[in-house]
Amino acid sequence: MARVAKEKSADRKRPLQERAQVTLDSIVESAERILQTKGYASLTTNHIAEVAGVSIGTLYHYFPNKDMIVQALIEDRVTRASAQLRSRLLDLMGEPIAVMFPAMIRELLSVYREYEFVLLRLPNEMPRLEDQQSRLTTEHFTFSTNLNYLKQHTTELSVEDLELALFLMDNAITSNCIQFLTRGLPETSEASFVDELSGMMVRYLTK
Amino acid sequence: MARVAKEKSADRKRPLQERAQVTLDSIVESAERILQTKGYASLTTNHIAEVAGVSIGTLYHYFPNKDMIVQALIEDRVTRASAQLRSRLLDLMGEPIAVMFPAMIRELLSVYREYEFVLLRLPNEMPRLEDQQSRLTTEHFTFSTNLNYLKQHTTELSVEDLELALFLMDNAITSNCIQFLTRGLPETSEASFVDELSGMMVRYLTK
Amino acid sequence: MARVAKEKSADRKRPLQERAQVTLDSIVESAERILQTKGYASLTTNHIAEVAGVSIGTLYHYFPNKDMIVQALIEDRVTRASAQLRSRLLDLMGEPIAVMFPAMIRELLSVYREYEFVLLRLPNEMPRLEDQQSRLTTEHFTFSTNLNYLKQHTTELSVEDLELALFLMDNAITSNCIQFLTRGLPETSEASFVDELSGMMVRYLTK
Amino acid sequence: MARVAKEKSADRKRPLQERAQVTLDSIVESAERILQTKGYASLTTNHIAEVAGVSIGTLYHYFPNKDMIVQALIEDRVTRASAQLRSRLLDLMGEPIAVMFPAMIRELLSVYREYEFVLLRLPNEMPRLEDQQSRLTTEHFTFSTNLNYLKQHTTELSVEDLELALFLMDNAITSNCIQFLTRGLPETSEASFVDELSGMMVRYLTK
DNA sequence: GATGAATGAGGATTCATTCAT
DNA sequence: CATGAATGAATCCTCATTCAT
Repeated sequence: MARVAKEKSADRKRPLQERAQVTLDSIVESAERILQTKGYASLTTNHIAEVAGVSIGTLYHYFPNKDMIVQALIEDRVTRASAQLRSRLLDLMGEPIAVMFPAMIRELLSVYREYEFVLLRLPNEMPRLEDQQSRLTTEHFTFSTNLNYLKQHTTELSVEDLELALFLMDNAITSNCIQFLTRGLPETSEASFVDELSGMMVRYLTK
Repeated sequence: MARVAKEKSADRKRPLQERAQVTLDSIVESAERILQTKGYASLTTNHIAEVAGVSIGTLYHYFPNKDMIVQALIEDRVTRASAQLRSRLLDLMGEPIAVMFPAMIRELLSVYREYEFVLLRLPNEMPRLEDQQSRLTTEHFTFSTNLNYLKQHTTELSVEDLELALFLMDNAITSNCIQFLTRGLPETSEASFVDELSGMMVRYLTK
Repeated sequence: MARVAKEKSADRKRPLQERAQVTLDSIVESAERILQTKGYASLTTNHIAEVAGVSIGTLYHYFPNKDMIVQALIEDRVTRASAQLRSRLLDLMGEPIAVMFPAMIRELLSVYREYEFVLLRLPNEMPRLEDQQSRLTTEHFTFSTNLNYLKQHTTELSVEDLELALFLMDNAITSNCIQFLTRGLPETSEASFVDELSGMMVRYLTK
Repeated sequence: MARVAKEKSADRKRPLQERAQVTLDSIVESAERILQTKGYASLTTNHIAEVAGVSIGTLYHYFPNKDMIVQALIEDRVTRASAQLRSRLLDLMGEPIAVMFPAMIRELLSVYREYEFVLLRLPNEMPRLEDQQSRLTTEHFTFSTNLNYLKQHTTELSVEDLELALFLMDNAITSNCIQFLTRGLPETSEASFVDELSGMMVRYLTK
């Protein structure tokens, strides 16, 4: 798990003892476990501490308050998910548009599935901390990557405002993937879904 | 305010006297006012009762618990919004696709704006009660209407699975409208947004 | 059901309409039904009124408060039980002691069984109203009856203080019957129980 | 005060620090004091906390809910009473039946008097929590002790089923003692009461 | 570094009872 | 006689956070 609670640890002795990192991780993981099994309403600091096997006092040594624990959880998972997705997308940068889009959607579905809880379920059962950490972040992970990609294919494109196009596609793709995974489409296979959605994007984008 | 909390109020009394309906409405409206000004976290039953000018006992005479008040609010507004949108769409049923889609998106933006708080802001600051009342319901209000519309234009269409196509378009349109209204697109006018989004849909849909 | 809520009805028109008596009974019976099925904690005036099919307003026409409803229930059942028991005991007044006691215990068990709920269960789950209406009353129903009976058999008796003897026997008999019915004695038949208990009494009483 | 709420407190913390035990005791004692002076109906958690000189939060640190406080009180007192009685009875094990019974009844009266409130008054003014802690437990404390005692005197006894005999005597003795202390017998001294009640038992038991 | 006892403001909910219609 | 809307004091309980040890 990535380093969290930075402000606190920054001004403390550099080598965050391994023990400390272990404690820190176990707190965040306990929070995740409780969130998954009992829901946000049951997430209390005392409960987290108990599951993590530390005292509340200790918990408050590592985190200034409850929200920061959840934020640490989300940040960590979103960071991982983004990194994973970005690295996979890089492998596709050389592919033509008609190959890139279906592949990208497949990867997105795959990442959403892997981090389903934090990315898809959690946002639904908790009041937003600030502005949609998870969705926002994961939503636009593709943006910068794709902007570069599209710029390389300018000649093939029929759209003029690339930024607007990316905005529209980002929203269309992510919301459809989320809905597909969350509500499902009884009669439709994943293959059909990917084909049709990427078809929509490619037709929109190309001449 | 329209009659609300009817089926649900099996546990609580249904308004039999005129006085009752007035009280009931004022409770729901107070909840909405508090939600708008102070946010979900400040929505307490005592506060609602106070603003509504009734006793806390009266509040519980009409609603079994706090959640049901919010649910009544959402249901009422979503019902109104849907009805409004549906009636406007009916006027467009005779139009060709290239006219229908931009018009529809404009209407959707307009309805979202009118019911902005309950439809767009509220879902972001409260934990979901059961299934996403607002989004889900507003998301698919267009579905049945549009399915009929599209069936009349089958010959012009390039898509085969109409249900899948509607699923994709519903998500693409609603999520883009919501994001457009919520986050905005600094450089883009509403007209451009509507053009581009409807362009995406029409290109996808037609031969 | 016997007339209850006397104070109220005394100064009202004499002929308590049948309708009124029906309403009154249905209130008391509703209370009993709720008590049996949901327990004392669930006995609310609104609930009673609802089950009885009358408004709370009406309920408060017949009873000054909730306790009086329960009291009416208990009084009615205890009155019936006592009357029933007394009439059965009268038939035994001519019998010798060795016949009287077993017979009396059998009758007591039978009456307790018939009015089990109000006489045995109810006292256990509700705070006492005044001093143990039910137990007290049923406990001493035998007293006066038996005092007369014993006086007729003075010559056979070995006890001197008849009142004390009756006190001891009353308690011994009623508590044993209640415990026998309530907790049971796995290995013991009712016949053995009656034999042994009356044996204890008879031996104590006679020379 | 003896350690209480130990097994039960799985949900709540067990006192690890000395401070904790003191707090715990003061909560239970406050509950007892309120119960004695104001009655069960006035026993509120806030009141208990106030009298105990702790915050309401602390109270809930030690007990999961109000009932458990009362249960802890009852359990503690019943445990003490039983232990006390048992130890006194052991001193009588060598005595003949005609000495044992009056002595035992005297001891029982004495213990009942010492713990009068929890053992005699409290059960009458509160709804039962689960199964009658107090009565049941105190009722049968004598059972095992006495069974052994009687087995040593088999040759003197006229009864065959010892278990049944003990059941009958337990109920007869405890109910009479409770009634004697609770309702009283105006004309009768304790000595006469004890004599007569033990007389009943001895006559029943011996040849 | 760690502990866990203590805090207490605050919130949801209940229910006997009244009274205007 | 009947209705049922309205009352509101009162109660139980939660939980993030602090701080003395």
